Amino acid sequence: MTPEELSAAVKSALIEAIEAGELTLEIPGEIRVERPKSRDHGDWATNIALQLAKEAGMPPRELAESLAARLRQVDGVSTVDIAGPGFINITLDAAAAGLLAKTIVEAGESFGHTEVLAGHVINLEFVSANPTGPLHIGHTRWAALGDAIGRLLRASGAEVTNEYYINDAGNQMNVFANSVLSRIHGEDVSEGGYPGEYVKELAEEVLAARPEVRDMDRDEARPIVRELAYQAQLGQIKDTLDAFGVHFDVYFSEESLHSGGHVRGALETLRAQGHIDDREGAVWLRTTDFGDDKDRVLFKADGEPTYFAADAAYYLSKRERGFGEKIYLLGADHHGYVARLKAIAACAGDDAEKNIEILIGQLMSVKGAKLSKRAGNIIELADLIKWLGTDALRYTLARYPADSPIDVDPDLLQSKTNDNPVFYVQYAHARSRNAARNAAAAGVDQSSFDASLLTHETEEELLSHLGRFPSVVSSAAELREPHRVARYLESLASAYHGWYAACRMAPSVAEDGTAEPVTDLNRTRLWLNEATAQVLRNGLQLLGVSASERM
RNA sequence: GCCUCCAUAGCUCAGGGGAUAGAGCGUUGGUUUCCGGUACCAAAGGUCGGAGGUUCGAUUCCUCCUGGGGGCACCA
Repeated sequence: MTPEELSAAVKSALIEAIEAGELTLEIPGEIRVERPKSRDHGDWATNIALQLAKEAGMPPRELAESLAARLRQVDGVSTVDIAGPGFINITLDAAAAGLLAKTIVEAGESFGHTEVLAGHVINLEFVSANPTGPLHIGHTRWAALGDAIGRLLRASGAEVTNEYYINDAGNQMNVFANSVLSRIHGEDVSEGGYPGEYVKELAEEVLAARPEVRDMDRDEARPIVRELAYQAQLGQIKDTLDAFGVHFDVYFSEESLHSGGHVRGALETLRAQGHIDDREGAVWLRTTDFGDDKDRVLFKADGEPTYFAADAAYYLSKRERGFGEKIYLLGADHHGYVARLKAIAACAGDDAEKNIEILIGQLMSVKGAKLSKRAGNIIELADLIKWLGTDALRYTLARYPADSPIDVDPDLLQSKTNDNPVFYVQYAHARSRNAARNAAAAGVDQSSFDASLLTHETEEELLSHLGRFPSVVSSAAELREPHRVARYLESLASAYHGWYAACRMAPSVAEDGTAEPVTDLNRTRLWLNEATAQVLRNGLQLLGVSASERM
């Protein structure tokens, strides 16, 4: 029996009690059953009676008793107790609890997937690094978290587009092109340009493709150089993201907003909505109507659009493309943008609470990381991946909430002991594969399954952890908090190691070398082993971390 | 000045209004001659920064204070 089924049973009990006239109240949309902290409190517990006592106008314990009496009749429920102020503690039959192992193995990769976010069409924008240089440490955290959030949302039934906004417009691209041009001519990059060594590499790439640009007039060469260097740099960014296991469905060009007339179009749309002021020669969006601390300029007095104008046009584009929810993942250095982005949504006629969501992530650092001379004294993501590996990096970034600053310890990430969480979890999986190989060699197969045999304390513990997985995934998706999955995997790994230490899966071998016969207990435990491995794999997959057969 | 995030065990950190606040490390003491000891079990260790408030109940929600991180543009 899964917690979801139990939750449904509690709901039915509630409905029956209402129909029997024992109480009057509205049925809550969601009834949660949770795993109690103490095992003395049963397998699962719910505080529903405490929550509803006021509305029902009856003491919580009395309400709890009314529900408990019905729950005791449910198939698979062993005991139901009322505790403390009105908690309902439920213990399942060993067989009902153990059946979960089979359920998981049969569900395979889809175990943990739900439909809690079905119908949500989400645009998830993250990274969006400027295409004028390589990805660096500042992009790393959101690359890992954003990709994991996308996976969580999809696993929960949402339709998600991972999107990367390319800032390929504006003066910075000319500065970039000039820097490459300087390198093409063997000159130093002028003040304010891009000084990194990688610009030399880009210059070489450009020259290899179009040697003639060296001899062209610079004004003539600039657009060609700009385009080629831009394509080369964007290609490198995509390669790095690929190595990091991060996938984008759409790379959206800022330039296309300008050339396609969408920036001007956005102005007209917003003007029609009545939120535009013309003052001091400039065109302003009255964002203060919606909580921003000052109005924002869309078009400067010289007639040029601001970056903010493109932001507005981009938001409208997302809206027109049918995304009900637009999620932005921004670094803490961009938190000043929150109010104005929300104001754009409100000016466009959207609900700033529901249609736009802006997540702010704190910065990260890595102890002892070397600055890249190539990229101009920043720490490159590509270097971090080579140094620490995608798995260690992604897992570490995924295990902390985005709003806590982190300082990654490279020594820890490379250690192969308990204190390295990524190792601990991956080792649990590798150990399960090894155990399965040994079991197979000993003749243990999955030809029979008897859930009632899974009675050991550590088996009950392991099963209850396994049962939590779907709700961990769905709540992580709803809260946009992948770290819940990582923390869960650590507790699951711990329960697995505990079980492994206490319960043998392969038959024992006597002193004279003869093996005990294979029993149904051996076979059933193999199912449990496989179920755990499946959940570990599914969880790691959501974080973009691999699960290997051996370590 | 304004905005924002944070403050929980010696350290690094979890903790979506509920029961005795948890994990790893570190410390102390243990563990099955057999599936990987790269593991497991146990003990010690807390005024949840401070003060109010909401609530049957607050580490959790609200306000203020203290201490720390980050941020304020007709830049991109």
